[in-house]
Amino acid sequence: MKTGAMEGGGHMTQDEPQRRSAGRPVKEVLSQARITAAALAIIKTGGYGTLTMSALAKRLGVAPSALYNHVDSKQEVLRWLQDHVMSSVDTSGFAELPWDQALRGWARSYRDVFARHTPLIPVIAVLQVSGAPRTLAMYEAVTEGLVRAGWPAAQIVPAIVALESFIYGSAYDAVAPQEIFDTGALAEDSPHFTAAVQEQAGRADGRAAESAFEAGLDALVTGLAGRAGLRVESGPTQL
Amino acid sequence: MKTGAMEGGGHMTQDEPQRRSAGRPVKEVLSQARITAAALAIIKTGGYGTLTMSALAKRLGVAPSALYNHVDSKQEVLRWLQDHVMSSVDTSGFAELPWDQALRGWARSYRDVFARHTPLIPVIAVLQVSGAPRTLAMYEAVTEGLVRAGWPAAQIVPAIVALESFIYGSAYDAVAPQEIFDTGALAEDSPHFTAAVQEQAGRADGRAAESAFEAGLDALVTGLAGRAGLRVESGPTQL
DNA sequence: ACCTGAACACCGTTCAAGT
DNA sequence: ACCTGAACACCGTTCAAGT
Repeated sequence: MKTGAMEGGGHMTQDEPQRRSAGRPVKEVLSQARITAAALAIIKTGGYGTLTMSALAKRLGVAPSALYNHVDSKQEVLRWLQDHVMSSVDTSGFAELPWDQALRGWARSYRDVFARHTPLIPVIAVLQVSGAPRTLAMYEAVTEGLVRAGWPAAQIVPAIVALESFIYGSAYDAVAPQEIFDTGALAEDSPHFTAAVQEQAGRADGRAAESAFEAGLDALVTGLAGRAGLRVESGPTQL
Repeated sequence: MKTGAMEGGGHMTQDEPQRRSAGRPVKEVLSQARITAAALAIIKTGGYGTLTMSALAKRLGVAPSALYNHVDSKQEVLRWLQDHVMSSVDTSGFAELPWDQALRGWARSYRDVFARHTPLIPVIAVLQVSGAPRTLAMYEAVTEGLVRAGWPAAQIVPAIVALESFIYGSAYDAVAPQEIFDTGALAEDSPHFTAAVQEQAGRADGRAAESAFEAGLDALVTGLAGRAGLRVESGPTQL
């Protein structure tokens, strides 16, 4: 059900990526939404390593140079992508659950989403919220939830920033190879650490990253709430 | 045809970037240490954006292709750099201070170092400690400090990983532009968040990142220690 | 063993010409 | 306004030839 480009009365048997002559197309062929969707599709298929302006243009059926009528730079594509991806972070808990459980759920979702998009993390670090409406909507949802729970206004931004820092670092950790802590030939030089790693490897049923994340999340939620004068109502949610 | 122009009192401190003929040099001209030092010098002068294999070769007085007799890839240069930089993280506190103060000092130093080297953060996420002796030495120092303080072995690695995640995220945050939270034209759509940002801007004397870092660090140290069955002996160190 | 110089297969981006 | 196609100034990396 895609509409072919209706030009010149030629035979239009093929679908979308048709040969197109130079000049303004009858119907707009590029837009922020379509470029973002194409970028996302490329990432899904081949990962971030395959996301080039060329690949993007090819998937959209245009010449690479055509992209620059709509985008300032590849960096801007990444910013669009970042804001798009952010909209899949789940803040629905704030409508239904006690605030501390909602906060934990948001943090887990946030980490899961960006574990699949780690190359966007450096982009966020510089991203102006004024140009990222869905990112801003996420902050608004979290803030509203905390305000409603009685958090003092002055404590909210530091708490979000601290949690976010932890979340981004944990997103990297979630996709790290499991054997990074194998000390190998250097085991003798690091007896304490080697023993600690062994201890951990024996315990966790698989993902050591998971227990570190849950431990850190629990500490942060409890500690930041305490500083805000609140007490958490429930313990850490078990998976 | 230039002849030795760097003879007297030039600002080129190291040995001769002289014209050299093909073939094996009398004395080795490249090594991990020299390549790392050159890379560091380039970063110090022009930032990570100027660190290219070409620039590296130029500073070492060789052709770019010569580097590949010593290095597998640029990625390997970054790994060397990472391990080198890690050695400037300060773990000396574990020898002198109560463990919780030592842990806080280590975390602050760690964050400060990588705030100046954020492009290395994705490198660490994949770095095998077996090939990074100084990184391993750092882990060993921290682990030994915690063991001596009475931490149960099984709790140490998750605690370090959680702290590290927070530290990396905070390193990005430390170098973010201050105005990223300005909601601008979208202020009306995000009343709670806009108010919270304003509240924060009025309070912190400059760096909002700093108060978030200290709040998160305090929560993590206290919470992780509690889970390990320990109690922190002193409150957060004030700067 | 380890250098040089030429070459390769890419990048992101610019711009004149075309409609 | 917005496309194409050619071109530009880079990248990281490979490899034959040279000593």
